[in-house]
Amino acid sequence: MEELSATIGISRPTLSKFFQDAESVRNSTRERIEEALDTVDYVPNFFATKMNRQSTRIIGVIVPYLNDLFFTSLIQTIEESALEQGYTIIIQSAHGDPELESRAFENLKSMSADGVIAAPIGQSSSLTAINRLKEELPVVFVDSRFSDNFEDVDFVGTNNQQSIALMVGYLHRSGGAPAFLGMPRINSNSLEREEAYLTAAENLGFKPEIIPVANESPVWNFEEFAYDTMDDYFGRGEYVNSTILCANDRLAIGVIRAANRHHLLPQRKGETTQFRVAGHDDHPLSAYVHPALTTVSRNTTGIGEAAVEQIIDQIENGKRSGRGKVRTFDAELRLRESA
Amino acid sequence: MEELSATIGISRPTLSKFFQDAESVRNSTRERIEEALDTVDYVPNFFATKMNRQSTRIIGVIVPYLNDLFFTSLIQTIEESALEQGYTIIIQSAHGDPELESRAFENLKSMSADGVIAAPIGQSSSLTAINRLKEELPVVFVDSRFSDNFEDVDFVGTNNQQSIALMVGYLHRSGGAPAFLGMPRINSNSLEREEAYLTAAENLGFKPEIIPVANESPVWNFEEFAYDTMDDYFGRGEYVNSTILCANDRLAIGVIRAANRHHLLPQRKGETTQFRVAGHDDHPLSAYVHPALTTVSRNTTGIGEAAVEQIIDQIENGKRSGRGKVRTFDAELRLRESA
DNA sequence: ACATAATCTTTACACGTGTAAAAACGAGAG
DNA sequence: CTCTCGTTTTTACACGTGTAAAGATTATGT
Repeated sequence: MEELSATIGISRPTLSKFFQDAESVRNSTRERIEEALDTVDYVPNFFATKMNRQSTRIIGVIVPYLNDLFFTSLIQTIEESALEQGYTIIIQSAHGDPELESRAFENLKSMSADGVIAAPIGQSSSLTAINRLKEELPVVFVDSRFSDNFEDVDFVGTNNQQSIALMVGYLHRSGGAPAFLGMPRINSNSLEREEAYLTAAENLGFKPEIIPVANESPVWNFEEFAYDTMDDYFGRGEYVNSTILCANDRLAIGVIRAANRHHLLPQRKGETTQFRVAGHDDHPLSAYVHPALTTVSRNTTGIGEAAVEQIIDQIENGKRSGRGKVRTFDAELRLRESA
Repeated sequence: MEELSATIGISRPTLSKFFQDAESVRNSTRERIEEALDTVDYVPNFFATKMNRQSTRIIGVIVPYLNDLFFTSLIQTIEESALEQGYTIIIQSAHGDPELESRAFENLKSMSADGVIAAPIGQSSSLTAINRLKEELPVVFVDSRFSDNFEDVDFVGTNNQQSIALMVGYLHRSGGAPAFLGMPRINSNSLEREEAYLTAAENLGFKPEIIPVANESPVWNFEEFAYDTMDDYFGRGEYVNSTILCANDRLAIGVIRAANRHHLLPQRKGETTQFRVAGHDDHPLSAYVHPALTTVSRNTTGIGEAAVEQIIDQIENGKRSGRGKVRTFDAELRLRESA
C-alpha cells in the first residue's frame, strides 16, 4: 500500500481512506486511484485491515453439518444478506461433533468476529463453550436452540407448533390421523415437533401415536435411520395401513423407500392405498421422490434474513439484556402425492 | 498475551512458542501454562498470528455452489485432511456466479492463503481472475477444470473415461445400448462424459445417441432441468423404451421422476420394462429414489484427500514448472434397480 | 562438581493497515 | 487577491503476535 500510494503520488492514509469508502476522497483523487488499480491489481491484506479495528465486520456462521441441503440453503441466504450489509461471513461446520463445535466458537472468537449465527448441535458437551462465548459477543441461534439455559439468546426458526398443526390438521381431515416418526434426539426441533404433534392430536381429539425408535446416539443419516426403522416395522406388518408424519423430509424419504419396498404406496395412477407419508421442511428433492412427498415448506429465506437482521441489530445497537428475541416463521402446505 | 505471560511468570516469546508447538517448551513450563489456561480462557488472535508469517497455513476452498451434496462431502473430506496436517480451510462459494468466483479468489489472496483448491465454474468471465491468481499462489483444480489454458495447473478428479465406459459397458450387455443425457454446459465434466460416452459407443460398436437439450444458460437445478426435458419427450412418446445414461445422478433423479409420471418404470416386484435409467456420482439420495438408481460411485474421499495432498505438496515443495499433475480416480458400479 | 546442551529471558524489530492530530494545500466565494 | 473551508499530507502511534540475537538460566551426562 505504501508503494502503491507512492506511485500514484498520494499519501498512504488517503489511499487507506479510499479503500474504506471510495466516496470519502476527492473525485479527482479517486479517479487517479482507480486508474492505477487497473494496472497493478492490489488488494488490501484482509488480516491487517481487521487488526486495528473495533469492528471486523465478520459474522461467523456455525452449522452442525454441511451435508444437509437445508443448512446450505440457509448459509446461502445468510451470506447474501450479510454481503448486502457489508459483512463477511466465515463458515464453520461442526461435522456433527460437539468437540469441533466448541472449537468453531473458539475460532470465531480468535478472529474477533462481530457476532455469531449458530445452528447448535444441542449436546451438553458444547454447552460450556457457548455459554462463555455468548458473554463475549453477540450470538443468535438459528433453526434450533437449547431448550433451557439460553433464554437470553435471540432465536430465529420455524414455528413448529404452527407447521405441525397445519400438517396434522390436513392429514386428519383428508384420510386419517397420523402417527409420528421423530428423529433421534439431535436438537430442539426434534422435541418441539413431537410436542406440537401431541398438542395437535389433543386439539383434534384423536389418540396420538408416536412410533418408538431405537434411542441410539445421534444419527445424522436420517434417511438410513428411517428406512431401517420402518423396514423393520413393515416387515412385521405394523404401520402398513397408517398415515405417518415424519419430523423432517429426510426421514420421510427413508420411509418412502421402505414403503416402496413393501408395496405400501400407490403404484399407478388412480390406485389408492391406505398408507400415507408426510414430511416437514420441503427438502429440495422431496418433489422428486416417488410418490412426491407431501410436506410443509419452511421459510428458509425468511429465517436466514431474520437471523442476519438480528445479529446486526445486536452488533450495532448493543445487546439488550433480559430475554432474547424469538422470531419464528410459519410454514406452508405443499400437497403432493404421498398423502 | 503480554498479561497472560506476566501472570504465569514467563516471557511472552516463550508463551508464543508454546502456542505454536506445545512440545517446544520445557515440560515444567508447559504444565504451568496449561494450568493457567484452564482459568483464563485465552486464545491467540487469529489475524495477528497470520500477520507476520511467511506461511498462514490457510487453504482456500472455492466451490461453485454449496447446495450440492457432492461439493459438501468434498469440503468435508478436504477439511478433515487439511486439519490433520495443521491447515485451516476457508470456504468460499461462488453461488454459481463467475463474478463472485473472481471475488472469492481475491478474498483468498488478500488473506494470503498458502494455496487454493478450486472447483471452478468454468466460465470465461472468471478466467482472468484465476489466471492472475495461479501466478501468485499454488492452485489445484478439483472435480472440474478448464479445458484449455490451464494445463500447468494440477488437477484432481474423476476418471470420466473409465467411469462412463464402465457404466456404458454394463448397460450395453445387460439390456441395450444407452442414450446419453448431458447437463447444460457448466463445466468440463459435462463435456468429458459426453466424449467418453461417444468413445465407449465406438468401442462397443453401437450407434451413440445424445439426447438433444435446450442449450440454455447454465442451470444448476439439474433435477428440474432433466425432468422438464424428459417429460417433454415422454409426452411425445420419445425415448419411452430407451436406456438413458445421465451425466450425473441429479439429472437421473429428474428423469426418474418424469418416467414415473409416465409409468415407464417397473412398478412392482418382478415387473420389468424396457425403459431404464442410470446415473453417475452415487449421490447420497440415489439409493432412496424409487426405483433406486443404478449409478457409479465417485471416490469423493480419494479426490478430496488427493487434492489436499497436491496443494500441500505445492505449498511445501514449491510449484513445479511445466505441466500440472493430473490425478483421476476410478469409479465403481453401484447396481440398484433402475437399470 | 563440571562441561555442555537445552531452554528461557530480554530486547528489539517486523508484519500491513487503521487512525488521530496538526499542518499544508487546494478550490471557490467575495 | 484574499479569505475560508474542505481535502490531503505528514507524522506518529496502535493493533497482537512472530522472530531473531545475545545473554542468562536450567537440565543432562560424566
